[in-house]
Amino acid sequence: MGKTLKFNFNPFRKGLNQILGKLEEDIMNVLWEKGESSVKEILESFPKERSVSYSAVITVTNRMTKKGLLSKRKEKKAFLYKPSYSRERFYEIVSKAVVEGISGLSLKAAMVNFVEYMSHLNPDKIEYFSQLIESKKQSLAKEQPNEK
Amino acid sequence: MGKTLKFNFNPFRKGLNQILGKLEEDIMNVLWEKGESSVKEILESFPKERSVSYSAVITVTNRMTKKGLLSKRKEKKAFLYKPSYSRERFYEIVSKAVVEGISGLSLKAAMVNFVEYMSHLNPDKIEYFSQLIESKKQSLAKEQPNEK
DNA sequence: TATTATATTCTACATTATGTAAAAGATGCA
DNA sequence: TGCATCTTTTACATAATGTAGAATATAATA
Repeated sequence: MGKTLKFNFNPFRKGLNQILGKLEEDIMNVLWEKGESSVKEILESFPKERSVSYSAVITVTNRMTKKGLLSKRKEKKAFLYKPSYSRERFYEIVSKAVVEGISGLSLKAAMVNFVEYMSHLNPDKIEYFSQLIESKKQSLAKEQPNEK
Repeated sequence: MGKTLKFNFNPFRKGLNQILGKLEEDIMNVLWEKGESSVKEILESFPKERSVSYSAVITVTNRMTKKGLLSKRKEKKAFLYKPSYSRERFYEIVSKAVVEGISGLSLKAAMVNFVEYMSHLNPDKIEYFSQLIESKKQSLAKEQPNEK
């Protein structure tokens, strides 16, 4: 069923647009905020400046459905679309794949850059992370008390 | 001059192929191993099974040059190509962009996935990371003794 | 039930990135 | 000068995404 989500990650774009096209992103944001919606409703949620045709939106929602990003069901005349994953769950899926991918390329570079990135943020961020690591170390130690 | 490298990251592929196409990857690997080379030499470095035309290779090396991945200079009749960045430097650049991109999407998800990923590796990996963090915390504390 | 409004599907074209290569043109050495 | 070798030009293929007109289907309603 839910084929595993495939995507590309473009680190030079912003937010969701790192993973989705611009129109896909706009659609996703509407659906996460307003919940299950018809194409008409999606269009109505776009700002007036955002001029795009009905058929452009429907083509993209259908492609997104095919990709496993949305599901659809018929209600009366029109189809209603909704996200397959919550925003949080989607971020997790993306994050996991990207973190694993980049760590696989060079774990050391990934670690160094991650720490470096955090060091420019609020210190409680790095503190939180530090705790995360420590508690993971603890639980690992328990699981394998005599590890090699 | 060196326009900043732009690339996409595909976490579902392996190694360099996460960033480069297959032929681009093969060319890059030859150039990193053998150093500055002509198209002819690149072709000769490919395994016999790898059948690709001279003009396919030259098209791609030229595109890579345009993208800032390679530089070329004329030597006698033919052009010689060489990487703009060492393998290590290239990995660093990629790693930095990807880590910053994914952290910007959701720092928390990135943190959790990093720790989770490392916890499946050799324990000294997580230990190394732990040290990295602690020493970064130290140096941050020194820089800003009365932070906040 | 016939008309109309609205939705969907089909088709098509555009752009970007990448792989691939034939054909034509340039160049340098024997 | 002529040939071997290289480069450039051109072209086609695929995949992802944006975009939308035209044709078709369907539901509501007069």
